[in-house]
Amino acid sequence: MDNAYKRKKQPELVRRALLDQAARITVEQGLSHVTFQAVADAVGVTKGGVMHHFATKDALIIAVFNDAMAKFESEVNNAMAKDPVSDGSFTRAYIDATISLGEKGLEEFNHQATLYVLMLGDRALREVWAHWSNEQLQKHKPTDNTETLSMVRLVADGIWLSDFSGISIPDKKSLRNRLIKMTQSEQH
Amino acid sequence: MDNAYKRKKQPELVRRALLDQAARITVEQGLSHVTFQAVADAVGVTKGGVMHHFATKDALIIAVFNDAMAKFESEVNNAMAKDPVSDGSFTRAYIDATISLGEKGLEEFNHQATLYVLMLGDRALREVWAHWSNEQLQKHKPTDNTETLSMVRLVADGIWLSDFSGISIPDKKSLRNRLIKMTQSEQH
DNA sequence: TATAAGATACCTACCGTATGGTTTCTTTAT
DNA sequence: ATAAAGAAACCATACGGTAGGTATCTTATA
Repeated sequence: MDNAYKRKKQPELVRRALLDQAARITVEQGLSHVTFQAVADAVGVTKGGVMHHFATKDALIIAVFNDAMAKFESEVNNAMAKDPVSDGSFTRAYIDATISLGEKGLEEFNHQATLYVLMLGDRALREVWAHWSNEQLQKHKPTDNTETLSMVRLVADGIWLSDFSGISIPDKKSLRNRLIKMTQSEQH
Repeated sequence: MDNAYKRKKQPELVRRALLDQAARITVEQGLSHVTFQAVADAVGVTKGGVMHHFATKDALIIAVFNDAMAKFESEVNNAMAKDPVSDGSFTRAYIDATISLGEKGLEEFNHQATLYVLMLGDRALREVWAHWSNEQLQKHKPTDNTETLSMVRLVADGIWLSDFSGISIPDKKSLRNRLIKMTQSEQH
């Protein structure tokens, strides 16, 4: 995106690019490297340009994380829409949005996971996360409120954490299938 | 600790205090606030004094995390030593070192947990963590290598994550007991 | 056992750089 | 013509790191 000064104005595209590049820098180099200048350079715009969209650095960072949460939420919603059975559908969607299988999408998985971990490292963002997360839980209570399902999601979280940390889990695929099965053989 | 320049030299005490204060600042304000100056001020020493003990900022941060890992390791080892049954003893110790129960020690729990999360946010430190973690797993293979035990630990990780994030888990105590039981009724 | 020599602990002053943010200006779109 | 989009120049501050100093401690040897 060069020659930004004289080119056509495309505020939405620029905003999108700013979020993407800020996220990329965050993941690849850590939050401390996300500076106005770095993001501006990455997008091909000036610092002033970045600040027109995000007045402060905090606003930028928060926007990046909101973006990530929205992505996760829509991923889960899509998976749920495809599930013919409603009971446990949230938990099943959660499992597949959480556990990375195989090579494909692994990079994207690490990208998202890194964002979440960095988010958890910050007090304020952590609260945003907790609030959003509890909201999700509340929202899916009708279909996913049993103790077994909650435990299944905890295992998924554990796998997610290990996966991201680089700790190997033997037979992850069979474990994933076992979890899915646990969401189906529910007795009420 | 005033008048540090002319007082008696106490390198070990100073080093200890530097690590503690750096950890405190990390947890309370985030890694970006851990500066030589901030740590120096907190301990009552000058920047130069800090740099005598830790030549670079990276060295300081790494030392803080090594310290945290050592604490966790010794906590686990202590718990294992008190366990009369060897099979699954590592997993049981892991559960209790990981899940916070009740009010007491909650602050310390959050302190340690925050350190670990911040650590995971950094590529290099994450690798250190993964290496250490796999080492622990290897070390306790003789007593804790079954699939059930590994799954129990994953649940513990999930609980840890939820706990730390501020996501409520209903009936955590009974869940913990259930996990402990799972480590005992092992068939070989 | 006394002490000189070296090592260690810690301080003061300084430097270059990069940062978040402000202000002002120019261009484009409506 | 008016507002939004973005550029450009500027500023104060804080950072990591360096250089060179002084005070205290340890140890080898006379």
